[in-house]
Order: sequence, then structure tokens, then C-alpha cells
Amino acid sequence: MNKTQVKLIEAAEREFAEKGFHGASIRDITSRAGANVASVNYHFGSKETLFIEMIRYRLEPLNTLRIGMLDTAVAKAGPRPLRIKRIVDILVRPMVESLVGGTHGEYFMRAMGRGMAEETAFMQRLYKDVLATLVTRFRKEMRRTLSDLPETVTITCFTYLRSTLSGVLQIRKNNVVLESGIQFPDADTMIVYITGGIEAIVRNYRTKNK
Amino acid sequence: MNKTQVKLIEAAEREFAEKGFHGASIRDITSRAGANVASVNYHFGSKETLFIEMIRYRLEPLNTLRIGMLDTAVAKAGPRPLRIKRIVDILVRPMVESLVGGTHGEYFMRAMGRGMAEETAFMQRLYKDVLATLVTRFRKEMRRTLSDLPETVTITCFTYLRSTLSGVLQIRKNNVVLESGIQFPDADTMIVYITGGIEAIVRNYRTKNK
DNA sequence: CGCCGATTAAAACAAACGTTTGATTCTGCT
DNA sequence: AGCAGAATCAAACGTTTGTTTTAATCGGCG
Repeated sequence: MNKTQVKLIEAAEREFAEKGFHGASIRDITSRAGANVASVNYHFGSKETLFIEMIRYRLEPLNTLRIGMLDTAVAKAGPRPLRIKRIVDILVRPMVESLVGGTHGEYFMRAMGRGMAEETAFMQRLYKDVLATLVTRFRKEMRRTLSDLPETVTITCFTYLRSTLSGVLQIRKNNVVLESGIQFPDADTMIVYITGGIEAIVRNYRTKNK
Repeated sequence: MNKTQVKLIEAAEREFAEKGFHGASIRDITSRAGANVASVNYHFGSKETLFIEMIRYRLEPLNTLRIGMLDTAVAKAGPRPLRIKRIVDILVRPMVESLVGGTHGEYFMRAMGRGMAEETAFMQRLYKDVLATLVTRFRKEMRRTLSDLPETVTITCFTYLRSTLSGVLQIRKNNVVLESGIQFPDADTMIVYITGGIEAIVRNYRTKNK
């Protein structure tokens, strides 16, 4: 990954974040990066691949970090399954904190959120390339924690977790639509919210089928 | 709203749902509607206005319904503030059930979800036209329920509620990205989840500041 | 029928899009 | 210095975009 490629990726983050995949043009991106129009196609082959590589560039280290954290947590817990809150924490915190921290984080997350909301076709590729391992790994762990419940419940919980995450990702710091008093999320509250939601679903299921 | 206009709106719902605002073209929409390319500009003035009118067409009745339900609930409760679950229920159920019910609902919701994720500029108009009243009304009610807490907590709760909602809206019945075992949400579980999340935030705040 | 405003149809519009080309410059190595 | 391969550049490619224009058609009313 050379200098121009990184400049292009960083420009792409901002443009995709602000305009979405279709809304941002290669000319916007390259001129922001101070590069030639042809540079995207030269270095990445296509606009789609640029998007994918942009995701991979930030998400791959993040995901290995998360899987690492999950592994050590599991190792430390021994035979006991992890608590819901722990799983959610590992899944959410590194992501949100990288979002609040560095300048790029915010743009990247929104770019990803919008891209995932927008596209259908080529997102399969992104899923298989960068997300599949993470999702199955975390779902397996969640399954172990909720082993007494049917799998559908686990899936439901995971669906809401993902929806909340992707919904939150799309919030921009100076929100336009939601204008009056939207609050940029911090990791702690978000974990509390998601965990609370999941535990409520579990509780609800248990009392209904006891 | 004449026949052609309705046909255009229904076609727009599907196209916008499947391709997003920028991804769907006027030619896609008109040819699906069996109308001429010029019809959108003749009847609605522009692609953007078509989108706005499409939202208004479905959302306005839904919102008056929701505000009506909230009013009667408040009237019945008398001086007592509504419970969180009640507020969430009224906000979520009519929406999700119109989504699961009629054929159009699903497309419309996804179209809205994607549109809101995509756009920045002209969504302000949509917000002021169709969403503002609803949001402030419900937030006022939530504020009354959580009156012992600082307003920032209410805002936080409402932010997560909105994020979850918008995240869930974007789920498509046959999901591609999330492929293996995503579950289309039902109103009940969704209400349980959101309420559980909000109550967890509230609980968390109270124990920290007791 | 004959007229008129409303609607539809086909064609053309300029602008913007992603991508390709071919020449030019830059870079590292012998 | 001189060469080869990589990178950059301006220019142009063919499409597609939203929108406009102009002519044809429709529907109701006197």
C-alpha cells in the first residue's frame, strides 16, 4: 500500500461518508486526494474495489484485534461461556473507540454504514472477504452463552445487535436530519443498551416458555 | 393523487428499496410503472420530490395514526406518565406491522431507510415536512416519563431507539450480506429489545448517580 | 362535432459518470 | 548516465444520468 493509495483511501472515506457510494464520484475522490482521475482505476481497478479495499484497510486490523480479545476472554473464562455483556463489549468497544478517536475513524465508519445500506450486489464480496469470519466467530460464542435456548433466539439477538450497530454507524457528528439534540454514541452506553436489549429478549423468551 | 402518480410512487418504492436513491434511475422507475420517462418530472417536478412524496404518501397516515394512539394513551393514563414500553410500542408497532403486512410496506420502509442513510441535503426537507412533529411529540412524552433524569439521558435513549429502528428498516427479507440466518423482525420482539435497552441505560444511570 | 386544457409520447439536451488510452514523467538500479 | 518499469497526466471514450422540449393524444364539455 503506497502513498497515493493511502491518500486515495482516506479521500474515499470522506467522500463515501458524506455522499454514499453512488453519490461520491471518482472525480470527487481523486481531486480531494490531489491525484489524477485515472489513479483509482490504475491502483485499484475500479470504484467498487476501492470501496472494498477502503473497508479492508481499516476493518481487517480491527477484526483481528476483536477476535484476539475474544480468544483471550474465552481462554480466561475456561469452561464457562462468556457473559452477553462481555461478547457485546468486545464486538462494540474497539469499533466505537476507533470511531471516536482518530480523525479518520468517523468517516470510515459512516462510509461503511452507508455503503452497506446502499448496495446489494457487490457487498456479498465484502462480506465474504472481511466480515464472514468475524460474524460466525462471534455468533458461535453467543450461541454457547445461550446454549439452553433454541438457535432462533440467538439469531434474533444477533440481528438486533447488528441493526443497532449499523444504525448507529450512520450517525454523523453534526447530524442534519435528526438535528435537535442527537447524541454521538459512546462505547459504554452503547454496550449497556445492546446488552440490555438482548437480555430482555432472552428474559422474555424464558418467562414465556417456563 | 391520480392513477399515474400512484403507479409512479409504487414503482419508486421498489426501485428505491432495491437500489437506493442514487442507484435507482428515473428510467428504471418509469419503465416499471409503465409510464413515460418524462412523467416523473411532469407530475412531481423532480426525482427528489418524487422521493419526498413517496415517503409522505405512506408515512403521513402512519404518523397521524401513531400520534392519535399516543394521545389516547396519554388521556387514559391521566396524570401518570406513560411507561417506556408503551411509548416504544406505539412508535414501533404500527410501523413494523405495516411493514410485514401489505406488499408495499416492505419496499417502502427499506426505501426510506436507505434514503435516509444515503442523503444529507434534501433530507432536511423530508424531516421538516413529515418527521418533525412526530419526533418532538414522542420525545416530549419520553421526557415526561423520565422526568427525574437529565434531558441528555432522554436524548441518548431516543438516539438509540432511532438507530435501532433505522437499522432494522434496512433489513431486506432475503438478505444478501447477512445471509446465513438473519431474521426478519416482528413488532413484539423489537419492542422488547428496544425497551430493554432503554431501561438498561436508565438503570445504569440511576445506579451510578444514586 | 369541435374545442381546450391535461396528459402522454418520442426525441433531444447538456452534464456527469466510470473507465481507457497513449504520451509523459518519475524512480530505482546497474 | 542510461535504461526499464512504475506512476502520473491530460484527453477522450461511450454510457447513463435527470431534465426539457415539442408534438401527439386523450377526456370532458358546450
